[in-house]
Amino acid sequence: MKEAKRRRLEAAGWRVGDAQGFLGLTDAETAMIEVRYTLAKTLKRRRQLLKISQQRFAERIGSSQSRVAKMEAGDPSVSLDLLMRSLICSGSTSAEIGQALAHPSAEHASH
Amino acid sequence: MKEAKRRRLEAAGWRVGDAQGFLGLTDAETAMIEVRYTLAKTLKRRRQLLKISQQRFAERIGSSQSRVAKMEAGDPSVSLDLLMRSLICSGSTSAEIGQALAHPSAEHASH
DNA sequence: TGACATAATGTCAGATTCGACATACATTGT
DNA sequence: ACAATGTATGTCGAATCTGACATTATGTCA
Repeated sequence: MKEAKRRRLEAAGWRVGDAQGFLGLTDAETAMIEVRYTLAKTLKRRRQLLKISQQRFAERIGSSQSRVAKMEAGDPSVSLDLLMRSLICSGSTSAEIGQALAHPSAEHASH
Repeated sequence: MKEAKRRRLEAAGWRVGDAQGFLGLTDAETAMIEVRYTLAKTLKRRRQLLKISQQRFAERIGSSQSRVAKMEAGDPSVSLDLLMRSLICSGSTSAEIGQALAHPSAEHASH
């Protein structure tokens, strides 16, 4: 995943917290990255809750293990469409997804 | 806009029971369409709030008038990425977007 | 250590979406 | 009626994203 990252932007820079650090990310770009990151974490939590491997999860949603790994990593090559579709296929409701977006830090202690 | 629907569905094959009306849409597909529709309406409301034409809005977000029309119509050729990016560029916060998703029927009487 | 399951990362051909453009439809004012 | 403005719809080359596959970490248990 070397070029893919540079393609759009070093994006997922992981300077979470000090967001928008050194290379001119616009507010919109920063916000988009946060959205992607929030959905990625929600998806990973969801799969772990189901206690299944990325492989089995991929079969469930009609994708591949590598794509699932990329989704959970918030890789920039993954679209919001795929993220959202995966969440929904995994049983998340739009209400839950909306809550995750509205309150990114909330921990969702559900089970 | 033709029939961009019947792409290929079966993937996960999540047909729940026998609900889901006349065209074999899975629950997941129905949910995705609802999400798209919710964001589309939110975006349109947003633009109308700003009292600008689709043309000017397009310039603002770096797109074209026809794309904006398609976005607001919930056209299947428009990705969630573009919808989300447009919403954010238009000043919507992720909290607002999350609320819209969580409560699709709410009317957002903001002004 | 090795064997095995799981997760991460690269690559690529094919599929999807992009902005742009052309054009048609709708509304409003003259 | 015409002109002007805003909106909808179709098309297309270019750009982006996808699933599949290969390969490389990263455990984890004996």
